Order: sequence, then structure tokens, then C-alpha cells
Amino acid sequence: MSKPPTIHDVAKRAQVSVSTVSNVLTGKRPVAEATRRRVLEIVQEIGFRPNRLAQGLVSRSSQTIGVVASGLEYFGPSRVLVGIEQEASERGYTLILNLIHEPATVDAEAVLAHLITHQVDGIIWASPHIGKHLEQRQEALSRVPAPVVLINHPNASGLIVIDIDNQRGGYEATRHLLANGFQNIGLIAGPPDWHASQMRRQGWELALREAGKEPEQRQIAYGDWSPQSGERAFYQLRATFPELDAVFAANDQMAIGALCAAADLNLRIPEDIGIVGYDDIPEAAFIRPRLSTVRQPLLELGRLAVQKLDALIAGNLQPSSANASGDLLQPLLIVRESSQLRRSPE
Amino acid sequence: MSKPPTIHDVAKRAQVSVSTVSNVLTGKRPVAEATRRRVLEIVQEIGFRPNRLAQGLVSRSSQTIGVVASGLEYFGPSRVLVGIEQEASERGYTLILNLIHEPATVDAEAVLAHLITHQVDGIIWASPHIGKHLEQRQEALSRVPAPVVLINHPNASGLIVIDIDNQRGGYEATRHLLANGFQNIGLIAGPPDWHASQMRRQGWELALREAGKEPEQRQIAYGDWSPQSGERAFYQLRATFPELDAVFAANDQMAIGALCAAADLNLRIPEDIGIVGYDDIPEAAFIRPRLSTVRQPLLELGRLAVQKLDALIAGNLQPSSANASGDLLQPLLIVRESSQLRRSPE
DNA sequence: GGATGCATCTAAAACGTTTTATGCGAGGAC
DNA sequence: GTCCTCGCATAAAACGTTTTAGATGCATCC
Repeated sequence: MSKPPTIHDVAKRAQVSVSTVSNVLTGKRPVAEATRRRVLEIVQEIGFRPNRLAQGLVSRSSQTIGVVASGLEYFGPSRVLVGIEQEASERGYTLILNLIHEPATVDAEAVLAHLITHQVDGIIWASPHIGKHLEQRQEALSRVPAPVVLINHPNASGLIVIDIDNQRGGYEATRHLLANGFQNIGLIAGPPDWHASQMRRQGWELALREAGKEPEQRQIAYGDWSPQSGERAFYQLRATFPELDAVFAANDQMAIGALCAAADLNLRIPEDIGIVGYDDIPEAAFIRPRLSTVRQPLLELGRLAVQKLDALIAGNLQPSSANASGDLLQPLLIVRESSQLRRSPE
Repeated sequence: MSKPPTIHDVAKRAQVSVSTVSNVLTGKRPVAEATRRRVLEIVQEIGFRPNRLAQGLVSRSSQTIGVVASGLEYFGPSRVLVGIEQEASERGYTLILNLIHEPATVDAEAVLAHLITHQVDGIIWASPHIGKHLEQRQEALSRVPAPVVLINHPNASGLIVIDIDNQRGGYEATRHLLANGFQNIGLIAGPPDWHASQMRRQGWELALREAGKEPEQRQIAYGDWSPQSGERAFYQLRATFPELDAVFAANDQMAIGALCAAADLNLRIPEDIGIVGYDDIPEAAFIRPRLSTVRQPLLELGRLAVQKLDALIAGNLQPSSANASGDLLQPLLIVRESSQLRRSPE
């Protein structure tokens, strides 16, 4: 089989120089209309496709974005990735995907090195911060010779960080439960070293304090986002916090696990226990009782990441000018059956 | 800021030629131990990272795999992608991701051209076949100057196709319902132009025929995989097929929608209506009633795709030698509450 | 009539690697 | 001593583009 045609083949057939072909294709310099047409005709005819490797090598821009993600089995991360991909492809970027399976132990340096090696124009780090080496990792990120946008991370100076306002989500969910007459609201939290987890907990704490209730450690049970862990956490909560009459779960899957445990205990939802989840997975509106939850603009978050990165690459945005408060998208509380108590507050 | 170091910088510092540095790094030719160590030391010292673009350009191999996927918001496709990524990164491949948002109208040629342009070593086409232009698309795929592995496609001569045995899954689910005494089993099918959908339907038909029941059109309602569509399909089924006493839904989300509709109609599950879903999403074991379903080896499917592709790239596998039957993974029926009738068959 | 400007095109360098072809010296066979 | 072989190292070519620095011809300007 013969080699694919190169720009030289096009040039020869069109009786022009390779530079002219290049100029026709990139549009960086004007070319006479007649020549332009002739070249394009030949390109069509022999099916020439420029080699991106060669383009990237000399132009020092690969039109490529490295994405570091994890937890694609969960609703949130996979939606964010879809948003990233849509915006990236609309802007002419190609995505290089790196999944992290063990966020706690990942060698960030190695992952970054791998992407740099591929000459990515920028990096979106969408893997949740886990573990203690935060400063270390952020230092690695700011040393990288390419712009970086972080998702799901605490603010870091000199780095662009965007997120959805998890504290606000936790706050709204808890306030809604309080407003509906629930008194003793337990928290089924996500893994404590996830940033999103911490923020949702802070929102829950804030709402409790505003209502004059000091949150206690025994009101919290930790899960790992899975339904199983939600079920287990619910039993644990009933043991350490017997007065429990409502639960805010940090995601819908754990909420479903809790719902399941409640059913096993013959507890009525929402009469005996009110429940609010987080994410608004498609199933949330169709399980019984229909699950109240917090919906997040995940697709938009992914798109925003690419927009920021593109601005960074183009030099229209300085990492130092990052304004944290401006880069928080707002979640939306969706009230359904699982949290609607008809009895009035005592 | 200074340019990143190149192989020339290493060579100069180590007082050897660039070829020697290259040989040390690639290991393609022997280098004296002393020289080797000196070079590696310098590499460490100045933090040299080879430029993959340059490597790929001359070696004509980018160590890159193009993945075309869609429906990442669903359980199946996202798990398959995770499997692909794991196996690919273990084998030293980098993934280029292309998502398709409208599988029905996608310009396959353009997507393939984009990947070829990036000099991918191979392509995994994991977007479900939709629409009528099957032959056309497969022709485009076989014209591509890189090996291709197809997932979720009908068999095609000259192309490697792998899948999970959807017909078997549909068959087992339906047979299980029949064995549990259900007589009139409706089908909530996925979109009729998805290959997986068709195969699951064929399995359902096969089981019915084996039981002496000729499947009728009115026993089928089509959904779009979403819980909403499952709910709608259930109502439709009750209208066109009033004797309905069980449902096989082509995925768990639609099964959940059906469950929801059944609850609204005050039908007991499984006493009045038995239900089996498909996928075994994590929530399936935690909703009430616990959902019987068909579990698929999705991660393994993704890994297998990369293994096949790697063999193809290495020349250890010929597309023409593709043996369809050997490339079907087997699903597993998971029996839970939603399909377990205690009454004996009439 | 020479200088200037403009539009169009081009030759050659550059990008950072791997690959190819070759060189060199030492050691062994004869 | 001469001829081979072998282990190690190297210079130069090659990969397929974009970019740089000119070149050419022609009209315009003074």
C-alpha cells in the first residue's frame, strides 16, 4: 500500500511551491484566487490530509487539550467530560484523555509529564483532589509549561479554579429540610478528602448553625458515593443519632441506599424521615418516593473549563487575575416527594 | 521563559551524539553501560522529555488510539470507555477522544479523517450503529489507513467486531420470567435502530417462540433508554397489550420508569407485574423492589477492544480472520425481587 | 528613469526526533 | 601481519509541515 499524499505531492500536481499550498490551507497569507482554487481542487482530488504531528512540531501548537479525569462511572464526572468535549471540539481542539483510577495515590508529576510530552496546548485537571499532598500537587501544576484549569479543587493562588458552588448546594438542601419542619438532620457525606464533599458538609453545617443547631460529629456518617455505602451510613446514623428525622446525602446514589435502608426498617419517607440527595441523576424523579435533590450545571462546568483554558492559551487571561468568586456556577434545588412534609413545624 | 531542553542539549552535555542519546532512551541499539548511565543522569538533571510529535513524525507511529464514543451519560458506554482507557494506558497508548452527540446524523468520514490526521495507530469505534447508512459507514471504516475495532455493531466482513451477547441476555431474561410463571411478557425496547436494541429484542422473541408464544407487535413499546421513556412505554404497553403480566426492559433506567408507572397504577411488583432490566446499574440492587437485571462485562469489553486493536497494530491479527463467535462476551442474569413470583406456573 | 510599493509566489531553514549508513578500534582467526 | 567480526559510536538524512526571508514582476510615484 502506498504512503498517504503529502503537501509536496499537492504542490507538484498544482505546479506551485509547498509554501503556497500551506498558505492556501492555513490562510495565513493571501493567495491569488485562481491558484487557491487549483490547489484546493488537487487537495480534494488526491485526498490530502495534513499531518498534525508535523504541523504541531513546527508551529509549536498541537491544538490539543489534555484532560485528567476520574470517576467516570459516576454521573457528575462523566457529564463534565461531555461538556468539555463539546466545547473543545467546537473550538477546534482535540482531546487527550487520561483517567485516574486511584486518585489518592496518583503520581501527578508523571501524568503531567505524559501530557507535556504530547505537547498539549493546555490541561484540564478534573480529578477531585484527594489526600494530603495538595500543596505538592498544586506546585507541580503551576510548574507545568502549559496553562492549567482546575475543577473540583480548593482555590489556589496562581491557578485558575472553577467549580459548582457545593457549599451553597449543601446549604440550600439543609435549609429546605429545616423549612419543612425537620429538626434533626443527619449528613451522609462523601469521602472526607474530596473537596466537593467538604464543601457540601460546610453548607449543611452553615444551615444548621443559622437555625441555632450546633452540628455534632455523631450526626455525620461517611460513604464512598455508592448506594451500598449510603445504606451502611444510614444504619450508622440511626445508631449514633437516634433522634434522626431527616438526611442530607451528598449524592443521589447514597440517598438511594439510605432510602433502601429506611424501607427495610419500615420507616415512611418523608413522614418519618426526610431525604434530599445531590446530582439529580435521571432516576431520581422515578424512584419511589421521588427524590428531592440538588441539580448541578455539569455540562456548563465542562464547557466553562474549556472556555477558560482557551482564553489562557490565547493569552487573554492571566492566572494571577483569577477571581474565585466569579468562577462558581450555581446549583439548583429540586424539591420532590422525599422531603415534603405536610405537618407544620413544631 | 526558556525553551524546553531537546535531545541535542542532552547530547552536548553528555558529550555524545544525539543518536546515542536516542539509543539510550529507546533501547533500540546497545550502548555501553558507562555512557548509558551518564546520559540518563543528564536527562534527569535537565529534565529532558522527548517530544512525542517529533517521535511520531519520524517513527511513523504515534502510540495513540482514537476512540469514537457516544452516550457517555449512560452506564454502558462510560464503563466501556473506562475499560478502554485502562487497557490502553497499561499498553502505553494514549487516547484521543471523540464524542458523537448525534449518532444518527454523524459524518463518519469527517470523524475518521480527523483521527487519521492525528496519525492514530488505530481506532476503536464504540458509537452504536444508528440509522440506515450502515454499509456506507462500514465502507468508510474499511477504507481507513489504520486498523479499526468496532463495538456494538453488526458483523461486517473485513472488520473486527466485538460485543457482548445481547441476544443471549434478552433470551435469558425472558426465559427467567417464563420460568417464574409469567405468561404475557411485554418488551420495552431501546431505539429500534441501535444494534444492541435489536439483539435484545431478538433474544426476547426467541424465548417466547421456544415457549410456544408467537411475539406480536403490540407486545413491544419503544423507548429511548431514559426513565421517562420507560414510564411512557409501560402505559402504552398496558393499552395495546392488556393481558401484560411481565416486562423485559432493555435497560435499567427504562425498567425504573416502568416500575414508577406501575406504582402509580397501584400494581404490585412482582405479584401483578414482573420486571427484568438490563445493565445492573449500581442503583438496581437498592431500589424497591430490588431490580432483576442482566449484568454485562463492560470493562472487559473495553479492554478486549484494546487487546484486539493492539494485535491488529502489531500485525498479529488479520481483519479477515475475524471469528465473530469468538468475540462475544457473555452477560449474566442477576435475579432479585422484581421478577420472583412465588406462585407456581398455572 | 529610477525608486517605491504591492501582490504573489518561492527556496530554504527550522521543528525534535529516529533511522540509515558508516566509521573506528579492538580482538580473534588464520 | 592481514582479514573479519563485533561492539560501540556518529554524521547525516529523513519525517511533513510552517515560517522566514527573499525574489519576481508590475504598477505607481516622484
